[in-house]
Amino acid sequence: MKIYNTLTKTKEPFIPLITDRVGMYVCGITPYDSCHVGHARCYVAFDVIRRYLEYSGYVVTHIQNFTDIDDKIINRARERNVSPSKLSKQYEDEYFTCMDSLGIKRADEYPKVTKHIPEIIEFVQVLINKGHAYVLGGSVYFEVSSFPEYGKLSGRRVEDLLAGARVEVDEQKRHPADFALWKNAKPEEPSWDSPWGKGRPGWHIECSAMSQKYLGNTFDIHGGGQDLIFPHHENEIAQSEGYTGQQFAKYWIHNGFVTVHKEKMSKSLGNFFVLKEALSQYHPQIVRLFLLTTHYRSPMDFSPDKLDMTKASLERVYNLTDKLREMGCFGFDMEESIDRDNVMKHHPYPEAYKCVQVIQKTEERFKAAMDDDFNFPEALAVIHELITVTNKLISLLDAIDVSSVADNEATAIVAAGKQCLKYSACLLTQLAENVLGIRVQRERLGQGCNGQKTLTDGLMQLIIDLRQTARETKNFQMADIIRDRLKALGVTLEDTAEGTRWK
RNA sequence: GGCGAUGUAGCCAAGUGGUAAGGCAGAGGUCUGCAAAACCUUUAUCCCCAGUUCGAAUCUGGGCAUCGCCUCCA
Repeated sequence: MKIYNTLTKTKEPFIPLITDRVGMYVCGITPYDSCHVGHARCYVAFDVIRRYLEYSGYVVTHIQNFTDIDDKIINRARERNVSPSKLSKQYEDEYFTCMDSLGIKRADEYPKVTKHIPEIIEFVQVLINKGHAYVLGGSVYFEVSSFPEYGKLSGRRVEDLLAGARVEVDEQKRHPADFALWKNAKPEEPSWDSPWGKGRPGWHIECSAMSQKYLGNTFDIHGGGQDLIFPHHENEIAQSEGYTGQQFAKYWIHNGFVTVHKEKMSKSLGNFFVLKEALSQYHPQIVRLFLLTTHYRSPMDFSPDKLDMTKASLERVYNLTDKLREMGCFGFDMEESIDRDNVMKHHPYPEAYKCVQVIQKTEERFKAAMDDDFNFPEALAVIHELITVTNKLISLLDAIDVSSVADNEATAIVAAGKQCLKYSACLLTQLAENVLGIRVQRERLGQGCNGQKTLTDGLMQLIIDLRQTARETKNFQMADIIRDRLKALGVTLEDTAEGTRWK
């Protein structure tokens, strides 16, 4: 398995610190507002990465933080006249609602800043003791010049940062690039006691302190959006490596942005799609699949018509799994599809044997794609080819009934073919569903989360209209049958002067 | 100003030295009472220019275009 490492800007063989175990820290959200589609991309991407690592035999420890105290939360809470903790809780809940619907597996821990103040204070104190930080007016700053490797992740030099002239120039700091580890409390702000007075953690310190607590000084994978490379992750490295003197994360994985009309989706540009709204219009499975159609490091442009294309391709999956389910092909283990190769070799249709060969290579090709820096689109292509060839095999097996093969031979061949179809079903379940997280059994894709209700309403209206037609043509027998059958299903019809209603 | 990314068919998107995966859309055909699904056939020489090479979308140099980070941001 190879992973593109932002730190080295190359694809590197993945070698975990401990055989068969992977520690992965993914930067979570600051819960002060609703998630947008960009968040979904990030967490879907790392969900698939996590699933693939598990599929590959690793035991993964996945940690993802909530930065639940910060300027943005304080300000927003003040605007709404609620407590910061209540505000952050609201958006944490919303986060889980959205991500659960997308089929994202829960991380092992979701540590919060406010629950780790002692660890953070200790971390800051060590940095001061080691000469990496200094106290200034109740705040504590990291001294960038004390960490010569500063800039190694983002490829920046401190001198260049100054040339940009966009670094906030704090009159007090020793150097403009120094950043806050601990912020002196302003009046009426949430604060905690510390050796430097009342205050709260700076932005980057929580990830250093909490990743260390849950994953140790050095761990395998640290991930997040590309916009976190600088300054967030750069600063994390400075803090953590300044503290431990050891390498922080071995592999840095960063996902690309979601754009709208080619521009980054962001709060400040106001061009973002709120995730929960996107999910109410498009089924979460469509959104999830869409997010996998582009390599995780490339930018991807979001637009409704692209989701429509994705929806069509997902229907294609269901069209096949409908057939496989009707044929009783699901629910078997890989091992049960034995001997298909031998029998199919003598299939009277050589085309069928070719199908089998393609099916047999699916898993290997899927792995090759995913092993190459998690190439989601390539892996999806493999799945689509599996679907095509499985459909083809079904067609060929259908045709065998009318062939001139001897009965007993035809039976054996059809049985072998069926084994192949079971194998296809296994592959779809294991690869598409378990690894990519695309559920392969048909779901109503109609109208996002509201689809079920809308469909039911529509169907009921259709039945009522048909029954009304029967009543108008005096076909009361049919009308009564409809009413009785619905009653048996727990649906009651009421004919009123205003029309028929159901409950 | 510094650093970086991208430019492949109508649309989306893989491929990073040997003559272009896959999906969506389109066209023709098979099947079908009709439709749908499925199957078959079909739709590109890879932004431009120069160079390296037997051979480049794939490497080098130069353009053009778009975008990102350097300020909160997945």
